[in-house]
Amino acid sequence: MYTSNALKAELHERGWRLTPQRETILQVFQQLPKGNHLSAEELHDKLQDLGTPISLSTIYRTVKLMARMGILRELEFAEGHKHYEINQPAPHHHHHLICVQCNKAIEFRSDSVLKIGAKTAEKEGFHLLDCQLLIQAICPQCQRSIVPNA
Amino acid sequence: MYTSNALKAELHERGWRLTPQRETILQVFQQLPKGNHLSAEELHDKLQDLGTPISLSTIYRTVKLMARMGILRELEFAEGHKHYEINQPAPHHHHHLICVQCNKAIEFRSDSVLKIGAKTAEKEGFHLLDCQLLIQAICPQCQRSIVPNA
DNA sequence: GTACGTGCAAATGGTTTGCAATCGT
DNA sequence: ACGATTGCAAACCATTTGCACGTAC
Repeated sequence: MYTSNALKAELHERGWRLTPQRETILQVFQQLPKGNHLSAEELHDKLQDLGTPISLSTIYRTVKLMARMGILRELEFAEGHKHYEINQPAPHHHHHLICVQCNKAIEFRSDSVLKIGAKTAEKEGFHLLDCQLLIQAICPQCQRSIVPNA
Repeated sequence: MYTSNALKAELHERGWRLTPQRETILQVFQQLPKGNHLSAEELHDKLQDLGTPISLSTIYRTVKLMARMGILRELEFAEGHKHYEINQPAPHHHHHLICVQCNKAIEFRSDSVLKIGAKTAEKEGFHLLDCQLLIQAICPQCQRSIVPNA
């Protein structure tokens, strides 16, 4: 479990600061049920509800920062906005099968894919942050009903 | 090679039409050097240069349509805009290793990943369109110089 | 002839940014 | 005290959409 102190240390290492906002956002993601992910907008709403409102700008700045630090995963389906979730250590990374018509998403795991990702990054001297397989497909329900300009 | 006639047939199958614009856009993608991909904006410029201008709206509508038909692959790196390329038959699909700092991209292939993608889609009854492994990482050059709000 | 498709210009909507005030160190 | 960070509102920019005209069939 990634603690506030770890976050603080990592921020300091780079000359940055630990703020209540950053701490709160980290907590929200940690308490999120496994497999869940939030968009910036959803995180904003959730923080309202929790009684610790944080401005949208700060949310965008923070999730971007944490994604770059490798603390969050940035997920990009075909919906036009990004989702974020805690970046589990590699063995827990999961992948997505999504329907390009209705956006239905199915999560799955694959050790082989993770292994390939790790190996590829290593070979090129890159520091691995995240590794996601995105399968775009058409789900059974949508296979009979393609609409032109939806 | 996917011909104009094949496109025409597939469009008609769904009650749509083959227009000069759709035909031209297909040709441009087919003549694109292997591994290249274009954003909507880039395609727009290229069509200007070729002397067959097509409006941006039509371009957006067309690439979206073709991506849904499985003719184009929609690539989404972390740059904020999508890129498109011809959707090769499965064995030629490739994947991307990108640096989240400088956006440098490295392409690679992996039959195992494609196999896993195909199997997963099949198991769920989905009709596979595309399968991309996205590895987000930090390249050697950027590993020493992380900037906060770039 | 009848939808469908195109081009234009305007709207949309997620995300970013400038700036003054505030806060962490 | 200094520079990083926040919040607000305005700006951005890729993409979408309404509508009138044109065109594939």
